[in-house]
Amino acid sequence: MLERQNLRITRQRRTILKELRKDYTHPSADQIYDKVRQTIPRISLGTVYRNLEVLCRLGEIQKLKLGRTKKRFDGNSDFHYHMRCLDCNRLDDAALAPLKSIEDEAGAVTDYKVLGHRLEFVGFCPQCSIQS
Amino acid sequence: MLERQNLRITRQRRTILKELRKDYTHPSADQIYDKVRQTIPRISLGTVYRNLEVLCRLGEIQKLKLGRTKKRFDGNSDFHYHMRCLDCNRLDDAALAPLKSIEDEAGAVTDYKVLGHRLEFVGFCPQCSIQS
DNA sequence: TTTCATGCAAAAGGTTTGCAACATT
DNA sequence: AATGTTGCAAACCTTTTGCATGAAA
Repeated sequence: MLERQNLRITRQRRTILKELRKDYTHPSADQIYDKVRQTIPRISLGTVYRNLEVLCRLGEIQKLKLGRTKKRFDGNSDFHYHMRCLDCNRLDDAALAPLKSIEDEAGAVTDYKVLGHRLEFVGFCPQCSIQS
Repeated sequence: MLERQNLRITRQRRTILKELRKDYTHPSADQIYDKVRQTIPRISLGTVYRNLEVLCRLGEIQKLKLGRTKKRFDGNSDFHYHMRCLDCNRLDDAALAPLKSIEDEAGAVTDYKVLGHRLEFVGFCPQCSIQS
C-alpha cells in the first residue's frame, strides 16, 4: 500500500502508521510524536508532520480539521462522523450512517459543484457530563 | 445590543461590526483588519482579534472554524450551513434547513450529551468549476 | 475618575521548510 | 549509485497577551 509512487517504507513511516492504526483517540501530531518517540527517540516533529501528510495523500489515514485549530488524525480512513467534547476536547466516532442525499440538497440550493461534506457533533462526553 | 455587561462602544468596535454586517464573503481577521484600516489607519490586528472575540461572545457574529486552519467570520449569527470552495477557498451560505433530528440520532449512538453540530459542504464554486 | 479598550510589540502555538547527512531501493 | 527521507533548526502564519497610554462612561 505504501510502495506505489516512489515512496519508501522507512522505519519512521511504518511506526507512525502503526501507532495511528491502533490508537482510537484521534491523536494530534505532537501526541503521535510522543508515542513514536518511545520507539524512535531521535525522530523529529517535522518528520511526523511530513509522514502524516503523505499518509493522508495515500488515503491511509485522515486529517480532522473541524472545530479547534489543532489538527487531529484518524487511523481509520473510512468515511465517518465524529463527536467532540467541548470540555476536555475528547474525540470519538459517531456511528451514524453517512447522509448521502444531503449533498444533493446542498447542490440544489447553491451554484457549487458539491463534492463532499463534513459533519461534527459537539457536546459533553460521559466524564464531563457528570462534572458539569 | 453592545451596551450590556460593561462593554463600551468604541469606534473600533463599531466599525468592525459594521464592516462585518455588510460583508457577505465571510472574511478572515486580517481581511477585516485591512477593511477597517481604511477608516482607522492606526488600528492594530490585536484590537481586531479582541473585538471579534467580544462580538462572538455577544452573539452578534459567528466564528467559522471548519476546514482550513485560518478562521473566518460571519456577520450573520443565525444558525446556517456553509459551502466552501476547495480551490479558491471562497465561502458561501448554504440555504439548507437545519437538520434538527440529527443531533438526537447522534445522541443515540454515542454516550455524549449532544449540544450541537457543525456541517460544512465542500466542492467547487462556479468560477473554479469552469477551470477545473 | 474609574475602568475598559487600544496600540504596540513580543510571545505563543501549530505547522512548514531548507539543507546537509542518511537510508532505502 | 540514485533519490527519497530524516533530523535539526529556523521560518512561517495566525492568534494571543502584557503593558503603558488613551478614551468611554
